[in-house]
Formats: sequence, C-alpha cells, structure tokens
Amino acid sequence: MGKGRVTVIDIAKAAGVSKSTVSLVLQASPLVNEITRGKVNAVMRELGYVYNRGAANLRQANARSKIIGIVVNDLTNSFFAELAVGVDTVVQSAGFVQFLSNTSESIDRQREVIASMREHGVSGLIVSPARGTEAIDMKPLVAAGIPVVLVVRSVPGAKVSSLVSDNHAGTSAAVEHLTSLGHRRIAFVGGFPDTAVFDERLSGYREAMSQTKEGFKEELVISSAPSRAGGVEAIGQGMSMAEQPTAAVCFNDAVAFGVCDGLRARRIEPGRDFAVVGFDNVIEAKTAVPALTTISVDPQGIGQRAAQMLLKQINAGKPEAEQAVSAVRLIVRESCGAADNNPGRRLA
Amino acid sequence: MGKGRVTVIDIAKAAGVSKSTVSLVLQASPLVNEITRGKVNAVMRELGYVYNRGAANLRQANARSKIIGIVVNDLTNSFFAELAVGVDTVVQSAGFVQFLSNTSESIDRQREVIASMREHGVSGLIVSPARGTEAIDMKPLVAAGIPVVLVVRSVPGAKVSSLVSDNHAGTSAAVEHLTSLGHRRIAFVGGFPDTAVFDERLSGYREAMSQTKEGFKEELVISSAPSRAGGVEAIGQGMSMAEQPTAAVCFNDAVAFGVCDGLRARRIEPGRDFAVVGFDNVIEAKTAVPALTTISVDPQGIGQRAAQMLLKQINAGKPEAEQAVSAVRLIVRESCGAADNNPGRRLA
DNA sequence: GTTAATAATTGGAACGTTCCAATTCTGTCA
DNA sequence: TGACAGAATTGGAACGTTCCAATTATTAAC
Repeated sequence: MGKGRVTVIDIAKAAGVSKSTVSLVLQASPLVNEITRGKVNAVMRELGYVYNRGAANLRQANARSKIIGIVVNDLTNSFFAELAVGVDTVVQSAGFVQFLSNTSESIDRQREVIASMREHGVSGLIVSPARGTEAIDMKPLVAAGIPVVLVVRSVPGAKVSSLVSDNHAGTSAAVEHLTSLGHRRIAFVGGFPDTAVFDERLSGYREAMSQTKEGFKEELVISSAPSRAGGVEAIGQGMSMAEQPTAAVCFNDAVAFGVCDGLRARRIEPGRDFAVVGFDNVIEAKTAVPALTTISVDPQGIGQRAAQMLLKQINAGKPEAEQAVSAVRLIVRESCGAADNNPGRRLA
Repeated sequence: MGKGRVTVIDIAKAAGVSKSTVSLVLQASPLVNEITRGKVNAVMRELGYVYNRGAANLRQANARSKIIGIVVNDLTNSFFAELAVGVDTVVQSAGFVQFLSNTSESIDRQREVIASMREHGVSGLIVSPARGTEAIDMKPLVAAGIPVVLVVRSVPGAKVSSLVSDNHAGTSAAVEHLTSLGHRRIAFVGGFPDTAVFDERLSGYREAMSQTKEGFKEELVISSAPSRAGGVEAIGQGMSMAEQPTAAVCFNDAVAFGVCDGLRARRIEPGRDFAVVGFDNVIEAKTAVPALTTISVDPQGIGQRAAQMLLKQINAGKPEAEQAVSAVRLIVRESCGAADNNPGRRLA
C-alpha cells in the first residue's frame, strides 16, 4: 500500500477485468454490466483508489479539465470574498473546483497568476481585473479559446463576457430618492474620472439630475480619490461653494464615510443636516453612525451568475461573449435623513 | 495556430533541436548551451507555448504538483478571507498556486472537496475543519503521505500538524485586564461547551480567575450559541443572578455584540456601567458603538505561518507533524470602560 | 443449429512531458 | 593523428488515463 499510487491497472488486475472496463466504470458508462460494475467499484474502494485527473485530462485533449480559475483584485475586501463564495457554490455543484488567486491590484501579479492557471489547464476564468488591465491582456486567452467572464470592472475593447453591477441604475435611484425627500442641490462626490465604473455611476447621476427642475450642473461633480480621505477633501470643496449642496451621492461607501467625517468637522450632522448616500453596501455601512444609506450589489449573486455564464460558455463549444448587468438596490438607512420620524422635510 | 495546442515537440521542430533539449530549457538546466537556450526561448515566445503541468506531473510520479489546497469552513467570514490571503502570498512566491474551497461547515462537502483536491494531485492541504471533523477524516490523507496543516480548530487525535491561536492566553489576558480595572465578578459568556476552542478559551479564563481573590466560580460560566442572539440570551441569564457580574469575557465578538444589546435592553450601558470583552477582532469591532475591546488574532499572519509550515513539510520528504500556537493580543477600546478618562474606577 | 444482432469486454495507441542511457560534438593533450 | 575528457544533445520508454476498432459472449430469430 505504501509504495506507488494505485492505478486503474491495479484495479483491473484485482477485479479480473481489463483496464478499459475499469475506465468505463469510472465514466459511469451504460455499456458495462451491472455486476461487473459492482465488483470494480468494490475493489476501488478496497484499494483506496484515487482518480488521476491529470492523466485523464492529458488524454482527452479536446475536453478540458474540471478546473475554473477565479482571480480577484482584493480578497481582503469582503465583497470579493462573498463573490468567491457565490462562484464556489455553483461551480462546485457542476463538479468543478476553483483555483482562487489574489492580485492585490498588481497587474504583474495578475499576469503571473493567469499564466499559472493556464499551465494547469483551467477550462475557464472569472476575473475581477486589477486596475489598469487592458484589452490586450485578455488577448492570449481568447486566442486560446479559453472562456473568460470579467466581473465588477469591465475592460473596454476586450472580446470576452462581462458582468457588472448596474452602476447607472444605482446612482440614478439614489438621486431619485433624494429628490423625493425634497433635495435639489445634490452633489456627486468622489472617484477618479478615468475608470469605467466612475463613468457609469456618474452617468446615472447625470441622467437623473437632468430630469429634475434644477437640471444637471457640472459644478456639483467633485472627484477625488475613492477613499475615506478623498471624501473628506471633496466635501470640503463642496461646502465652500457659494450655493452649498444639501445632499451627496458618493462614489462608494468609503467616500461616503469620509464625507460624514468632513461634515462633522464643519459642525454639520450627516443624516440630520445633510443627506449622504454611498455605494456598495460594505459591511460597516449597517453599523456605522449614522447607518449609511447606500446601494447594495449582492456580491454572492454576482458570483453565482458569473459562474453560470462561464459554465454556459464552457459547455457550448465556441465561447460567445456576452455582456450582462446585475441589478442593484437602494438600502435606505439613517444617513439620508429618511429613516427618522420626519423624513427630509427640514432639509429642503 | 487555431488547431491543437503547441507542444514541446512543435518547439523542438521549429528550433531545430530535440524535444529533450526543449525540456532541459524548460527546467533551466545548466546542461544546455546558452545560445541554444536563447533560440528555444525565442521560439517558445513566438509560438505562444504554454507549459502543460498535467503532463509533466504525470511523468514525475515522485515529485508532486505545484498545487496546494486550502479548505475553509466559512469564507464569508472575513477572518477566513484574510487567512486565505496570507496563505496566498507565501504560497505564490514559492511558485505554487492554491485551490480554495468553502465547506460552509458541512462535513459532507468537506469530504467531497478534499477528494476532489486529491484527484487533482495537490501536494498539501491547509484545512480549517468543519464542525464535527474527526481524526478519521484525516486518516486517508496521512496514509497517502499528503502533508496537512490544520488551522484555527484542531482535531483531537489527528496525526497532522496544526496551528491554532493562543486561546488560553487570550482570555487570560482579558481577565487580567478587567481585574486591573477593578472588576471582581467577571462572567465567561457564550459558546458551546463541546468544542476544542471553547475549552481553551474557558481554561484561560478559569486559570486567570483562580488567581484572583474571588477565585473561579462555576456559576459565572454561561454558555450559549456562539452568536449575537446567543449573547443576548446569555447575558439575560447572567443579570438575573442574585449577585450580578460587572464584566463579561465573551466567547467571540458576535456574542459580545449580543451582550451589549442585552445590556442596553436592561438600561445598562456597555462600556460605562458594565465591561465587555470580545474575541477575534472582527472588522466591525472597531466601528461599533461602543468600540469593542477584544482579542486580536491576526488571520493573515496565521495564513502565512500555516503556509510556511506546509511548505516545510512538502520539501522535507516525510511529513513530520508539528503543533504550533499563534500569539494573540488584547486590543483595548471602549467597551471595557478603560479607554475613557476615568478608567474602570466607578465600575468596581 | 446456424445466423444475425446486440451486449460486454478488450488490447493497443495516444496525450505532453521527464528521465535515462547513449550518442555526438568540441577541444586539448600527448 | 589518435585518444580522451567534458559539454551538449538526443531517441526512446514511461507516467495513468481514454478512445478506437476489434473481439468475444449472449441472446433472438428462423
């Protein structure tokens, strides 16, 4: 037992059949007699046989392995951990396993990781690309016919599938909610203008604003780093305008927390004197004070859906790129002033 | 280019050498002439060669693959996400990749996942076992000579390595801190008595208490589900005692939050009228109100260390089981009343 | 009892790599 | 020039599986 692994040939010998028959049993082929199947299975259990997928995989050059790769840009962000769980559930029930790797936003690391996954023969890839990923980075993958689903961030020009959350609808809903509370000067705060996600979120804001009496005003868009510090700085800028905003739709939750900090520094209480809406619904949003009104994006759902898209492509022969959008929803909490007794009235 | 993958033989043909030479280049062997090496590398780049680890792996039956598996019981818990990141950093720089799977505390799922990983030929496994895992579940792995490092939870009787955090020292430090603040009736709250982690945390509490003037009192140990709801229930029980406790060391942070909820429901303000200490330092601990005093366990560090232990075993021929303990530290925040101006005095 | 059809089984080749032993090439020295 | 050492290269066998075509066993039909 100790020396050498037990192979299909050992099983064949012990069960008194040929290796071909054992192979058929392994694949649950209907060609093999029930009683033979039983015997073979018994012997396999007895000898502690473990299937060698590497070898199998080598033979069937056409059909690919039962591995899918998932690479994320920041696993410490619980958003991506949830996403990975979503992927895992569907992928696992399809008999696949997942390779997971973290790039920490490094494009070099991302290249290495993807190369390594190819060497291991993944049949498909789910990628949340590191910042700065270009269409050309995806090129070798599509050339090799490996299905790819991009999540969260899309890469303009890449001929692969993508699944991003409905950023446009999210900020749009935020604006509508704020106007329904009586706000008219609503700022869009935070984020770097050169990313696709920023464009989409801004465009939702712009569209909703242009349907208000006030209309869209360029001056109310204040970009900054997409961080807490960025939020502080941006709101400082906003509140120094002649005609101050009374509400802010923020690029993400981190910015929104920064905005709250900045407001307090000016003796303005977020949720009471000023309405703040975030984006992402990070875990702290619920427990922060005031609890943050934000846009929730269901990372686990995205993971599941991305996995389904990927499996579909793997099963279809030719990978057919497909663009999808995942719904978002507004979570109303305290920071917009709507959750208290006298919603928004005094803010207008 | 489209049809069939490019193999070592294609490279050999194109470079005018034999496949053996190409193989040597692949392994960076010093036997091959510099200029040949250059040519071969150039051709590989040109034809877009990707190494087939499956095939390589098949041939070298002795040396194992460059894959390590990591299975966790709850990836949505950010603790484990951090742990996975820690593993990833060290494993990746050693040229390995990681399979990651989530068991959601299901022992069946865990069995499947481990089987699947074996089929893929992992060279080692890092496992945070699902509740109820027994030594026998690890048996086939040690029989096959596959190194395993158990993390977070140990499995009594399993002949594999383990790395757990120093639960004993953690609760012990918590008790000492509370007594230094003047507390004498300190309860131990939450957790199910049948787990190893519970035993360790309780024993740290017991030891520290028995060194106080009061001594250890069985009545002050109140177990419950290790959840927020469990905490609420347990503290209710605690506060209905004739002689009420003035402080609680909780099984984990979730319980601690529940204890705070339960106290407030009784008009007792945690951090001012009663001291609460958690365990784990989950991400919300910092932002909660009051900010939670707790024991921090550095999940990323545990991941790194576990990976190092595993690699050591993989590189050594024979896997030598080794038990290790990871240090913890007390993070003092507001919930124990020590962080305000008049620490603890009024509580005694 | 022969033939045809169907069910079940089988040996060998192939997948892409590495290893081994053997071979060829280069230069050096007597 | 021949012999020899060392450097560089090479052809085949092997790893554990699957696939194909071929074979054998079983049953049905006349």
